[in-house]
Amino acid sequence: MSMINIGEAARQSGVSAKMLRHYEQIGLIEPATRSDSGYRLYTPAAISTLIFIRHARDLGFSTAQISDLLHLRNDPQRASSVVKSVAEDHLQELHEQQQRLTQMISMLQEMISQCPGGNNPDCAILKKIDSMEAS
Amino acid sequence: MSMINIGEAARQSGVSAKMLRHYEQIGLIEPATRSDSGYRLYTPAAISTLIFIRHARDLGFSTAQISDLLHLRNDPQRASSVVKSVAEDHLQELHEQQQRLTQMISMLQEMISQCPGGNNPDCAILKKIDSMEAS
DNA sequence: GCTTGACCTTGACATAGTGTCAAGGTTGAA
DNA sequence: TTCAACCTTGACACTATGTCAAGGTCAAGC
Repeated sequence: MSMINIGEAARQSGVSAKMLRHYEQIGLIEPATRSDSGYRLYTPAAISTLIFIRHARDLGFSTAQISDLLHLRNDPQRASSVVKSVAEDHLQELHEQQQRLTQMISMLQEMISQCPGGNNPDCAILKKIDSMEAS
Repeated sequence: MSMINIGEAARQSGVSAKMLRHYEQIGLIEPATRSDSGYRLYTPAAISTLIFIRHARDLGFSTAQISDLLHLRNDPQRASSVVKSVAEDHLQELHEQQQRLTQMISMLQEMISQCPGGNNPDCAILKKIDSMEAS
């Protein structure tokens, strides 16, 4: 059963060896079986799970949310509405982050546009930071 | 000279007492003078600096960037172009974050739209996470 | 059989920014 | 004097990840 050890698992899944150990330690994934000498061994199914984890991470899901998603993925009795609400909660968070970011960007852009640059010490950016109202 | 101690400084500046101690420890701000009993005492000028720090933080600047901005703020010989480039670098980072976020949001939105919800275990979100291409 | 290099193990420490908790000293007012 | 509210330092927590060190293992070549 083509078991592979941690370096190869890291390569195939795109999750670093360090994170494989870490995910095992925090209980996100099942402990890998070990060779006689104590090396971790990963099955093809475990690799699929790791790829799933990496993709979820790329979408910005937190470890806790990924844990929920993994349980749902393993549960043939799941209701897709539950998966959907995990995703919707996360989407909501991303929208909020986006709003904060957009706000920062527009404030910063305005400040930058008012600063002439050059050798003059007189700087609109510093003045605005001193006097700005928090959003 | 209306010196105030840490709780009041935290209230007036909007920076927590914890962070005041932390900023002092990492050298972001000058160590506060101390009362006979060892309490930190803050001058009005120090409060202005703290407010500046909080505003910069609200704009998402890192501690290192804030440190640069503080030095520039204190330097009457500064060239405003230097301030401007610190701000522009940060703006660039924010734009990159925004792109990543926008990408996540659009992927997530598409997944969510394809999941019917309800009790059916069949879920487009889980399938897409399994098979997606990283951006 | 021994050496060597690449790989694996665990554990500790680091990052950034903030919170919390504990054990103890200080201050001001009743 | 006592009590509450404040201050002190230090330690530990979080998230997600990297790095480093000291040591064991495996496979290949001599």
